[in-house]
Amino acid sequence: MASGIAITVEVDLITALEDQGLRRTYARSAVATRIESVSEAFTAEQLCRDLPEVGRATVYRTIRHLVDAGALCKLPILDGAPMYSIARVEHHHHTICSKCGAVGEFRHSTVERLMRSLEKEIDGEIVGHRMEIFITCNQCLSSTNGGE
Amino acid sequence: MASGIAITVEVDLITALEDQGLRRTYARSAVATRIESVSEAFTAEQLCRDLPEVGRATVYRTIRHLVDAGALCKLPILDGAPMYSIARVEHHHHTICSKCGAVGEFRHSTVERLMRSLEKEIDGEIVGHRMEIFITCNQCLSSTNGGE
DNA sequence: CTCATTATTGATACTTGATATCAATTAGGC
DNA sequence: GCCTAATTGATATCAAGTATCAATAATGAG
Ligand SMILES: [Zn+2]
Ligand SMILES: [Zn+2]
Ligand SMILES: [Zn+2]
Ligand SMILES: [Zn+2]
Repeated sequence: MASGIAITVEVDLITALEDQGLRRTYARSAVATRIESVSEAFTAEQLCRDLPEVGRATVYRTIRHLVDAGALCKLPILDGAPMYSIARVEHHHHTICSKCGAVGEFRHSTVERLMRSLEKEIDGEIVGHRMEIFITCNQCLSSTNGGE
Repeated sequence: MASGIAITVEVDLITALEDQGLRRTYARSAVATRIESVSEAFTAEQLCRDLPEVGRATVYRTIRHLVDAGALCKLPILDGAPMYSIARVEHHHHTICSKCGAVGEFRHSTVERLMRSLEKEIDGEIVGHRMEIFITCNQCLSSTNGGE
């Protein structure tokens, strides 16, 4: 595939579900709409709290469908429930602010090139990778500097 | 710090605990010895099963102490309990075999150099990173080829 | 060695995140 | 509108991990 081109993907979650052959229902629309409106990374439990009119099981199921469809990313969080964020770029990595938890997305061809060059160092065949960069985001930096 | 030098660290877990000001007890020795003898990555529950003579709480507590001491790495596993492996090299990343789960450790200066170069791309201040490479290990490759 | 002090242990209960069950409901095609 | 299959969600259950706290063990002083 092309090396430096970041492919931006549609972010219509309800369509992503329908493309999986799933029916458009009130519950799924509510979940999709909510995720699109928050714009930040979230946990399944947060979503349940935000949508008391939708059952927990359905919230969890819908999230799983969206991850399967590639429309959501699931981020493992040590010491806590995984977080989800909308997948805007085909292949990417995440920045996570250690202070506020804000999740960002980035893609850089150097990372991908590095993977290929690492192939000789590694004992086996590379089938994928994951990378997270922990940051203090600009917001948290400025709120620390500027005082309160 | 030096760029290409991998610092190999002592792997004496009970000493790592004592260095934290913790007492040498039967339970902690049993946990430490067991971890050293398995040599592979493991989950907390596995360790509990392997050591029925040590209470669950103590197994979990001892693992936490070892992680705090930097003697064990905690690897987040999507869809499952975290795995732990002995930290043999100061700063490193992991390879995880998608078939058998075997965990390896590697360090490559290019990865670390890349981090520094990424600093301009990232919105904020980098405070750390994590990276996992998913592989099919040589064992799994050969057992697939050889047929069974 | 003996005792007092303090750390440690582990059975139990609990919390949290997530999945299984299954009767009642809903969506979509005809 | 009617039928069928998909979906929902209350409830039960499971899994990983933590809190409690009385009983026990490790240290250190004397
Ligand atoms: Zn993502
Ligand atoms: Zn990548
Ligand atoms: Zn490690
Ligand atoms: Zn690194």
